[in-house]
Amino acid sequence: MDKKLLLLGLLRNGSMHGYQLNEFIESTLSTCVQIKRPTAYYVLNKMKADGWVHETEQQAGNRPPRRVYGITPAGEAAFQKLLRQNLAEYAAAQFSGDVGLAFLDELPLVEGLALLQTRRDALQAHLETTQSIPVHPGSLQLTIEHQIRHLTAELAWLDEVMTQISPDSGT
Amino acid sequence: MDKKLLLLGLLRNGSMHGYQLNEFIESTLSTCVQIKRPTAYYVLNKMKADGWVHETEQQAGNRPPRRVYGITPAGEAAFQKLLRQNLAEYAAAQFSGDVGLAFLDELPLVEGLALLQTRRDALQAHLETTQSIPVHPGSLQLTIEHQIRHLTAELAWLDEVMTQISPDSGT
DNA sequence: GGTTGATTAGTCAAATTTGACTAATCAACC
DNA sequence: GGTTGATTAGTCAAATTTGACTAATCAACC
Repeated sequence: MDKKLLLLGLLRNGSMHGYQLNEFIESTLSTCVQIKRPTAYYVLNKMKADGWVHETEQQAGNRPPRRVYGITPAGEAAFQKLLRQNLAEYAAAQFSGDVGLAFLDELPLVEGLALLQTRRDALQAHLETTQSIPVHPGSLQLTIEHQIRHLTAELAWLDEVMTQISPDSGT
Repeated sequence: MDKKLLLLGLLRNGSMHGYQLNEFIESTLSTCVQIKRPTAYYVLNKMKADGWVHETEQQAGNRPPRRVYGITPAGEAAFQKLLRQNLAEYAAAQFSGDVGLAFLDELPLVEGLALLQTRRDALQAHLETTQSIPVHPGSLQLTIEHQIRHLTAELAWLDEVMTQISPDSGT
């Protein structure tokens, strides 16, 4: 559902062709939603079938024709509904990294610590990348600040875990 | 991949039949991974085909036969590899709730705030549920503490957002 | 001893998602 | 004017995931 909301929201700013949509998502929004190219096309076709968007072919030279998508009144209504639904509910995030953590005690402590250090480095790099994203207009910026908050908290927590399980305290 | 790791990790504690696995996941681990019943059977069959688990039919009365799954040496090797991989990498969590947030400014402020208040309530309820989970043995407890940490941070952040956008300061 | 609702143990078709192509154009160098 | 690599714009088959069943047993009440 959130993929539909995202695509509709983007199309409200003006019609776009599939490639543009995907570029924008990959560059600007990969922080909050995972949506690969073929999935975007799939969802767009779905919404076309439901009358939420309309499609116009545009021939530019001899290239494969572009499909330009625009939002319909029914699509606008759907956007309004999905937006309210999304804002009102809390969807718990999944931490796939926790699966490994759950079995941390199956590994020698020193090895576990070394692996977590690698994870920590990746996390920190990701945080720094996110921090360097330029300020976006409007409430889009909220999502970036959310990410930064979250990543900072994750880093602090991971450090704590590593300290807790470290066999130090008296070297 | 994390689903395989999870199932293999559970089977290392002893063979189980499909239903048991699913019960355990739904009751204890729904906090960290989403894995529905049919998916679990799908993955188990996949791993059986790869020789990571073996399956024994067990007839109990006239019921549908139970498939009891056990881990094989190849499965144990895969577990070791997947565990190290999982621990060493950082997989960013997806916040589908951020999609709505990105379009918050398309709504009248008062309505947006009311919707976020509903979200806040759901979040708080979820936090309280998580806090009341009894202590689990070993490093499984880490994942629960992680959840609590995360949810607490989410709540604080949401409160901040709501305060920031509130049209108060001088009523 | 018949009915009802819970529990056990899955299956199936349909929906969704993805990695790995395809295919045309264009720039720019050789 | 031929080749190479980037860019544009998708498609396709295969993998994965899910909601909605099915189907047998069991407890326990009537």
